[in-house]
Amino acid sequence: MTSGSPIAPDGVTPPVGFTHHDHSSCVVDGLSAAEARCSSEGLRFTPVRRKVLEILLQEHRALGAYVILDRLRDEGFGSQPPVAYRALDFLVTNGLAHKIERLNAFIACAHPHEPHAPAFMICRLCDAVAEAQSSPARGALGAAARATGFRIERTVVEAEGVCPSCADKAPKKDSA
Amino acid sequence: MTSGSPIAPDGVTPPVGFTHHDHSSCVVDGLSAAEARCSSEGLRFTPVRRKVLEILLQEHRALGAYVILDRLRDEGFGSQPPVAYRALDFLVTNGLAHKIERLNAFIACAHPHEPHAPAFMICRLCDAVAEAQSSPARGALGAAARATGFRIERTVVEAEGVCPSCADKAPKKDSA
DNA sequence: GTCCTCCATGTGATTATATAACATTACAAA
DNA sequence: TTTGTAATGTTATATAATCACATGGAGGAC
Repeated sequence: MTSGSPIAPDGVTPPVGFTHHDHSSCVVDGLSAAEARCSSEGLRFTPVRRKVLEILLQEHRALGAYVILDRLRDEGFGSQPPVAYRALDFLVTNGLAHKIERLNAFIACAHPHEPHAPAFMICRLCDAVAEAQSSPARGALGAAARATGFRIERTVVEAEGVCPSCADKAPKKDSA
Repeated sequence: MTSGSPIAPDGVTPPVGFTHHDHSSCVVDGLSAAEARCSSEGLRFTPVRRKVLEILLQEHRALGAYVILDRLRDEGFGSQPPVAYRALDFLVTNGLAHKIERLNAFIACAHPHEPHAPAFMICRLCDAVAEAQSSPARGALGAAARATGFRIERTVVEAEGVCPSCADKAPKKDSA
């Protein structure tokens, strides 16, 4: 129960998603953050949009548009693809959700409070996805961009691998 | 006239793709590098696979599987999707091509000589794509991975923006 | 050389992902 | 209330990717 964020030695806060946490607060907090943001920016946080965000917040995995669509239908919303895609587009455009390009799927934003360049860690065994921050302008990519004169507007940073809990369950080498 | 690679002040070599260069050698060199690699590793560099790589090498843009498929048909190869997807899978698996997740499209590898973690810069105006190196383990993502115990196996790093030549043509602010 | 096996290719059908186009409804400003 | 705009709903279609199975060709075993 919210036993808390183990801060790593180097001071980096580990992202939620792979670690145990009070999950019900993810949904509640996520929805109220979204409500606040929309209200403060004059955006319309309509029932479909709210429901889609709620669906996404319910798990720390990326969901395909058609899975979301199924759940929308179950809730009495329209059942055609554009219904889901439009709501997702709203959420992504306004930073409340992200698309995981590698999976063609969507996930609620873990840091809806401010603009940021997200990076994702995707577990190929359990499909969990955790969001971290990236600083693409620093590092090799930024250097290459400056060298060529390329102006970066948006970045996709996704790492695929094995999350700690799956690594424990199915150790690849002689276990820890 | 291959006037050459302007080396940036900080010593970073700008990636090919946005800069003028002897393009015919891209195709020739790419094909012979692939031939060498396949031969040395006992892989079968069959006609379809060779043709697909040639198609990709012909431009510094990412091509969708169905565009490739059209060109294959024109050359007398099979015309059903699996023909293209299987050849692409071979090329990607063996590091001779990459998939650009953001575009659901494919591009020839610019550094087929050794294993590497590629990063891409995608111009949203002219669709040119340049390949650079990334070092995802360093930087914020690597730190987050270490903090959580996530084991990174593969990374997708793609930057979307405006390439230098398009920035010149359509200056966004008061020009340079 | 013959046979055999494996891998690659070819093909038809299907599934998954995403958008176009247009009608209808809800909202808010004048 | 009128009117403009944005959101939703629905039909149809475009684009991307895979499944399942038949055919063919290169090499090795004998």
